[in-house]
Amino acid sequence: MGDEGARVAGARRTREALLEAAAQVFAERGVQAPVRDIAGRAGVGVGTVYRHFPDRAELVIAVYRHQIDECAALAEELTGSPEPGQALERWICAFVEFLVTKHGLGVALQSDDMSLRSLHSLMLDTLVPACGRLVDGAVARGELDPGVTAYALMRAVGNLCLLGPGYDREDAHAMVARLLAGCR
Amino acid sequence: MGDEGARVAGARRTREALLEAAAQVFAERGVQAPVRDIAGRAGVGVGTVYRHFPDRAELVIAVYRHQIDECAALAEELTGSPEPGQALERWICAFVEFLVTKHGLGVALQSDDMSLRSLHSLMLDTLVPACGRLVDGAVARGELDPGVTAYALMRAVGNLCLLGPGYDREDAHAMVARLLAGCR
Amino acid sequence: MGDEGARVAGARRTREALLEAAAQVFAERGVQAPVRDIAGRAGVGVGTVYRHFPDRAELVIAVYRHQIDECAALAEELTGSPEPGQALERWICAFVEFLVTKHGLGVALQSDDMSLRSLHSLMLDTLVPACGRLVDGAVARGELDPGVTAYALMRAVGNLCLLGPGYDREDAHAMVARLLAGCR
Amino acid sequence: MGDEGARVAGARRTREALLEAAAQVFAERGVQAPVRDIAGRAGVGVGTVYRHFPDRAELVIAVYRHQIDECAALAEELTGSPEPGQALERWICAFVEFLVTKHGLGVALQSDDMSLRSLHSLMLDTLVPACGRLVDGAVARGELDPGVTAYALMRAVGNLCLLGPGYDREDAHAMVARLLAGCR
DNA sequence: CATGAATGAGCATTCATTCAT
DNA sequence: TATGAATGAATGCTCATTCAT
Repeated sequence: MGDEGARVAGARRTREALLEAAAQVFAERGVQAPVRDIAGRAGVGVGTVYRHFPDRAELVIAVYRHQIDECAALAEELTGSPEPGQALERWICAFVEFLVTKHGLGVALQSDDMSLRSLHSLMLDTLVPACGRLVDGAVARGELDPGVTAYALMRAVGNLCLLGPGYDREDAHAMVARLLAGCR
Repeated sequence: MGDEGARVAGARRTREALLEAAAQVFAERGVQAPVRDIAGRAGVGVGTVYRHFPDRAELVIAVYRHQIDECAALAEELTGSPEPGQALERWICAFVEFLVTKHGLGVALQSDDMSLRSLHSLMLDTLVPACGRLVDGAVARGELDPGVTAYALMRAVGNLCLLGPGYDREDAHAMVARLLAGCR
Repeated sequence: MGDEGARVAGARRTREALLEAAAQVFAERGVQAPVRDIAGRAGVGVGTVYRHFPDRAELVIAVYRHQIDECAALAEELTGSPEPGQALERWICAFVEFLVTKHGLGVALQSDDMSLRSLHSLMLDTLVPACGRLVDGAVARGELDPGVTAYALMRAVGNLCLLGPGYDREDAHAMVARLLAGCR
Repeated sequence: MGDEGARVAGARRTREALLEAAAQVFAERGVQAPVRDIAGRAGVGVGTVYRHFPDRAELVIAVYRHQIDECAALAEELTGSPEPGQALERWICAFVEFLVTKHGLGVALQSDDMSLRSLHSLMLDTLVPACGRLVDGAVARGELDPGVTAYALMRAVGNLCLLGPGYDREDAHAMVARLLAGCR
């Protein structure tokens, strides 16, 4: 049909509205926010959420995948830099920025909730290896303690990015910087 | 009546049983565990939980107060030590041990849940000042970066103690040690 | 337009695909199966199902009408047989086979669901009279208890064909045979 | 406490109200009726239903257990009768009366719904053995076809008791009688 | 004081049905 | 005519909280 495209376009628009709404709601009330709230924020019915994202995990992943991919890409870019230590530092800094901006991801990463297991997997599959290469490079140059693994490092950084009253983005950045300093 | 004392004693016993039960349940299933589970574990009815602890926050605080006080006492003990840097280190190490043992507290501290706000206050009122003296001592001796505040440090340490699959107690200790190293 | 015929032909094809799909799905998951499953099986959109069969009852009827008509035809054929008792027996046997094969019809017949009321009517209008003639023939020859009505008999047979764990097609056949024996 | 009994008594009353309500609702709208409807009919909140009957199966069983037990007792009573054939007949007749009165049980027995599996078990465990003894007795006296098993017989009888428009209690009794006649 | 029965709001999820394209 | 996206009512279930005994 000739109007096939229109319907698909409409669906894509809805999907995007949902992602937008979910990102906001996740940031405000956490990844466990009621589906209804997300639907409401997006101005759609609950059924629509389920049509696009059969389970919560898929929605969470979809919301963060973009930025996770960007992070991975940045790591790629920095890999092989002549200054591995600095490269790692810059990457971690970008990662922190990502985490504190899209707050809610931190909680999601920390949670051992079944429904968010796949977010862990996504991280493990894309970010950890990417970060791993930077870590390896820095270790090879003696600019990082060989006892530091990419996973534990990212996990720690992720935790340090859990904001709260009296502990804001600046604090997170500062603390992560100190952690890194201590990893040399 | 002459059995006034007996009643009071009974109530105290009940209260203690509740604290014991809550500590266990919090560790196993988190601070958000169903009230009924706690009541059941303590062998009392739900109503009794509400009588002793009108809201969840009070129970959470009561459960952790003992250990928080111990932590504060330890800090007191270490204050004025001839080796302020080492003293801080030892104290933080004990704090970490406390956090990873009573897991659930980490989440509680991080959560911005209204009902747990008072736990923050408790920390602010007892632990932060205690820790603050150690920090001040270390700073005075040039063994700690003056930019480090007791609150942010504890917060960061607390976050680093949020365990999960692939990130255990050992990792937490190691990362906290690195953070401290980076704070000098 | 000249393609009027083509459109009609296409619609007919769609309709047949739907009947085919519905028959399969009804057999597998019962007459209450989700509309979407049927549409999916037929490779069409849900809207198409509604266009062809505005309500579930019409679809159910359409699905079974063919076989119901065949049953009626067989009854016609057997009517006036020189052996009325045997004729009835053979017809009932064929009816049983139909019911246990297209399982789901049994439930449909039994259900007093509003939306399936018309299936009852269909039976009443076609099968009952057809069966009635066989019954009458047998009664006339003294080969059947005059107290047996075609409707009650068919209803009973229909019920005996509701299969389940531990009660299969063989059992249904056997029990129906015994019921018939008891009707002489 | 002295008022322990009062609370328990109240709970028992509620439980009975629930069983009463459930029996009515099951009869009117089937065993799959919404929990809310049952709660409403009993004049209690949904939570109360779940407190007393954690899952639907338990409610269904509780509703019918009394009568199932009575049926089993009757079978016991009739076992060893000097007229095994007649004994079986009388028992089946009582069983039919039970089924057509508590209509809804028929559907429940027929359904292969997971949540009702335990009702099957209950029948299998209590009624089938009880009926089996009567069947054995009748078979031993040559008053019943040895090919008839208690389970298949009960299943068939159960099916014959599924009433509907134009097929009432009388019809069920008559058809069961004929089935039994055919089993000799 | 203790009890636990009762309540009902809250959330997830499914699916029949409508309608713009 | 066909499509499938969107809708929302219906339903199951959990759990915090109250209160009569």
